[in-house]
Amino acid sequence: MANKLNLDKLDYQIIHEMMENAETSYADLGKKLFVSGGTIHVRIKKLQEMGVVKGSRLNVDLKMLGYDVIAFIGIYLEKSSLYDNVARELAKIPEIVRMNYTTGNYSILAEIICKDINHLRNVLHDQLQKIKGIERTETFISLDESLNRNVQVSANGEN
Amino acid sequence: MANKLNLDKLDYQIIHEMMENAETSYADLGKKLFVSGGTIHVRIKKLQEMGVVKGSRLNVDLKMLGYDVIAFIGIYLEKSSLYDNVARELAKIPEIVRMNYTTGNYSILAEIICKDINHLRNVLHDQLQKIKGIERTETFISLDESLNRNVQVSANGEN
DNA sequence: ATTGAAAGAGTCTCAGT
DNA sequence: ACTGAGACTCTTTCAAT
Repeated sequence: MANKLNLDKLDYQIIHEMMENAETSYADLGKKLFVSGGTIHVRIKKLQEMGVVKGSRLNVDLKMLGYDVIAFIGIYLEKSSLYDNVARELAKIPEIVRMNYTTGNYSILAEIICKDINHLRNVLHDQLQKIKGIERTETFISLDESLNRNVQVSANGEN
Repeated sequence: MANKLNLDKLDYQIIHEMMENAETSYADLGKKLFVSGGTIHVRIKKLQEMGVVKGSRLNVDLKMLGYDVIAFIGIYLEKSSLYDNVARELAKIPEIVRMNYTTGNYSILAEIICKDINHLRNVLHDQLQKIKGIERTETFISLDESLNRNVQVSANGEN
């Protein structure tokens, strides 16, 4: 996509600051970036209207909530034309949080978050295996998530 | 982890509501869940103090910002004992946003977000290849991200 | 486009239940 | 533990620059 949004350095700085911590007040962020709170407000509103900023998500400790298992599932399809259909069925499973149609080994690389290994096994066996069009799957269970962050948008826009 | 946090149904409901959209006001959320805004406030504060709620992140359209390429990298290590060291080096690359130590084929499954294919190639060639301990890598480029959401925390707590 | 101030809305605290 | 009201802070608007 052509990056012709005409964002300036301030826009990038705001995005950069709020991507990891969306709680900072406009006044404080303004102080940090040497503009008024009103300006921050105008910019964020502009970014929302443009669709660059789509909202914000609560960041929770899933382990504390009892979700102990993150796993990745490489999915082989019988025919790649079945992708849309399989994707639609996968999306119905609430434990599946992410799906990418990829080059390479697998047709689909999905991510799933479960309470425990039993829960994972149940979803794989009772739901995933029943979807038509999936040839086979490979599951990678995460033993340690050592990094999970947002991409660091560089604060040096073109303007 | 033993899920002995003594969260009740209301706590789970609040988490559930705010995980996809952290913008709802306490007053509105209270109306929806049939309690006062003050109660929502007390609960969220409690959840923050417990460490269940860790903050919130701005949700941006990376494609609009010129980040067109999401890829996953399966990494084979020469020896699994090199994990800590490799993980530390990988974390220094800002384009790497996620890293999991996994069972199965690869030792590490990483995610990388780049502006374009050239950018990806440069990071793989100039930075990843130079890390000691990596035997080889397999790259899966995402052609389509059909799903990216938070896990739906079930709002039926134990209490 | 940015500012600063005023109006409006939301958060936070607390006494009462 | 929840409520409602008051104090406070933040967002939002707007006239002036």
